Amino acid sequence: MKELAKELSLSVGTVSKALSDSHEISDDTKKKVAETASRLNYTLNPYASSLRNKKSKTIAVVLPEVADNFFSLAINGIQSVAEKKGYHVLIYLSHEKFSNEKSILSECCSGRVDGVLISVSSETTDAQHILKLQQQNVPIVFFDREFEGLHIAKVITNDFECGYASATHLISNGCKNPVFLSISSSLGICNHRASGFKAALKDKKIADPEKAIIECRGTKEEVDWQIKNLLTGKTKPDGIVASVERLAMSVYLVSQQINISIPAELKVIVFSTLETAPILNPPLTTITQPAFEIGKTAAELLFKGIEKKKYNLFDEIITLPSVLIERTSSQPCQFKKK
Amino acid sequence: MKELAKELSLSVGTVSKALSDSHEISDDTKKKVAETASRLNYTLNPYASSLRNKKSKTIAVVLPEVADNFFSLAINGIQSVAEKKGYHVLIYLSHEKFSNEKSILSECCSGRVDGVLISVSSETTDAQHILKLQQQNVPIVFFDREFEGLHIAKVITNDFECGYASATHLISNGCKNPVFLSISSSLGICNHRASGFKAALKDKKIADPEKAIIECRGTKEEVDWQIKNLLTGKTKPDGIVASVERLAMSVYLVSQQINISIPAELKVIVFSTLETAPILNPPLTTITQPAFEIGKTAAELLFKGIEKKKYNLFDEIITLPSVLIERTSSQPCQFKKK
DNA sequence: CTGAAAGCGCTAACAG
DNA sequence: CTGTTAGCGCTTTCAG
Repeated sequence: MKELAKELSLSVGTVSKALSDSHEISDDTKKKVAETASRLNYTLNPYASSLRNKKSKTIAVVLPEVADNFFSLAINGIQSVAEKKGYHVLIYLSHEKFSNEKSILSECCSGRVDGVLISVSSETTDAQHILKLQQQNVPIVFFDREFEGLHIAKVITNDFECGYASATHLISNGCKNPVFLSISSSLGICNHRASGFKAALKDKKIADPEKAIIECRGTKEEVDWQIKNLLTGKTKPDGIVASVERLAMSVYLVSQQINISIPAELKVIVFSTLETAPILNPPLTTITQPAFEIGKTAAELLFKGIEKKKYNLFDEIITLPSVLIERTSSQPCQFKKK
Repeated sequence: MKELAKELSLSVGTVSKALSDSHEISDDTKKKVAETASRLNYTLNPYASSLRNKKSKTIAVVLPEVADNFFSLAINGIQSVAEKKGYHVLIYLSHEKFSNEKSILSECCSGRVDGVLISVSSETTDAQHILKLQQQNVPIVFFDREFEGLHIAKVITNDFECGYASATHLISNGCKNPVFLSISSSLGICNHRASGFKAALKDKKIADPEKAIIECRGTKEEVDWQIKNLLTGKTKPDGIVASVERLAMSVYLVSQQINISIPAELKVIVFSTLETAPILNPPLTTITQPAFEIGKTAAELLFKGIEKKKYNLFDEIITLPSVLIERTSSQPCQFKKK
């Protein structure tokens, strides 16, 4: 910038103003500055600007995992609005570990980012790290996986309702003993889905609602093993609602291995945006979340919080509904109908 | 930091050194500084540091898309090494648009990042924007989708070989008229796969190698439409190699719609890390890239470039092999054997 | 409309 | 071992 100023025999102050299109600079010099800037292909040092302005034009997205259709679509949604606003997006992965999430958020306290979008890990049972961030006046918005009981904005989907719908769907298609596979009893979102599921079981007076919730934790292998045990056990279910994508994949894989036929012996529904659902064997019934929209809306909300300093905007809850898309995996079977 | 210094009645200089664990500070004061720092929960302003040190501890990852298994796994690989090094990861999406890629890379020139990992868009036919970045001494590593003919490090897979293998696999399983679906004739990686495919056709003296390469561009709907045309045309193929994940999904979807049975009438192979491949209908034969490893290796290479200023390290090419995993979609069929 | 100067928070060279 | 000081590149008063 000094060079630019020298080149044009102007002061750095003037150049700075010209580049930021200040009204107190003549159009003439603005043009000249712009020209020589691009000629010397000069670009503003973002960190110097950040230092002065105390804003980084950067947001953080904290998620448990990217290799999951829901989250990657959500990132697309987030990115689309960040791009429009000229913001940069830092991605952090907690890999479902609380300790990772903690250290990630502590990084976000340092002024590195102007706001945080977060989907909490399944291990998170304590919100100190989140509250600390909020105390530093960093705008935060939860998307999808919230932490309950905080005064923090969130963009979620109608989990309870969908849980309810998933159970009634299975029951009305003939299941007598449906179960719900959860990934964590501390995850609000999972609990809401499970509660809806249990409520439906209670209403229909089917099975024991409490026994119908099964928590699947651990590595992929451990989960596969748990599911195999479940499906070969004596009280084996005839219907499964998987709370997340990867559980359904395990169910399919295991069923294939041990020759359980879907939907004849076992009906399956999953909460997921899995693109390949219609071409699976058999096509998989999904409760499809508006993943892109959730990301987009959460980002828009965050920017509201970043732009206006009215933090009270921030008890906001936006619920975007999911839809149950019925496919073969949950269909009633001919020979079972009678 | 000034406050910290006042609190401890030390100078800012000393505090700074203490925090960065300089050898010229007594362990005693270091401990005190650390303590009060965490008590006041002070964190270093990263942008002030960046400004002084001329390094941002941040890398950029530029990719065409996140909602693709290959790329999300690659991000995992990248993130894993960035985290270990204490680096932050900015994600930029080109959405396969050259114009986006250009503006993204121009952002990277400003010193915002210490290095760039990039997988080019399918539209990219010109490398000015990449060269400009290189001229600014920003370390760059290509991963997966490279731009050919530049002196830039890359981590790729054995595309030619796999293209060759895919064709011979189809042919030896009975295909007389296999085709290769490309997404771009300007994409090195696609061309290598296609070249391998053509070479095999030539060696086996099957069909016209040149006519066997079909470019599928445009939106999802346009691609579906193209594929439908292909599969209902008079010279319809009996084998397809899809160069990327989403093309295979189109093929499956369309085949399902128009009742083409896989593998009896049409055998399919895809270059992809698709997790659901084994549970598709039918299970899909894949050429599975080591996506995580590619991301990880590319990041490691980038950090070599960032840490040593020996830029000549940078003509390096690392090839990590993919494997063909045979599943039902490409199997020879009983009644066709005779 | 343009220039001079102070300072954002931190680091590093140099003195003590 | 600790303090002082200059300056990273930019923005923003305040004067001219």
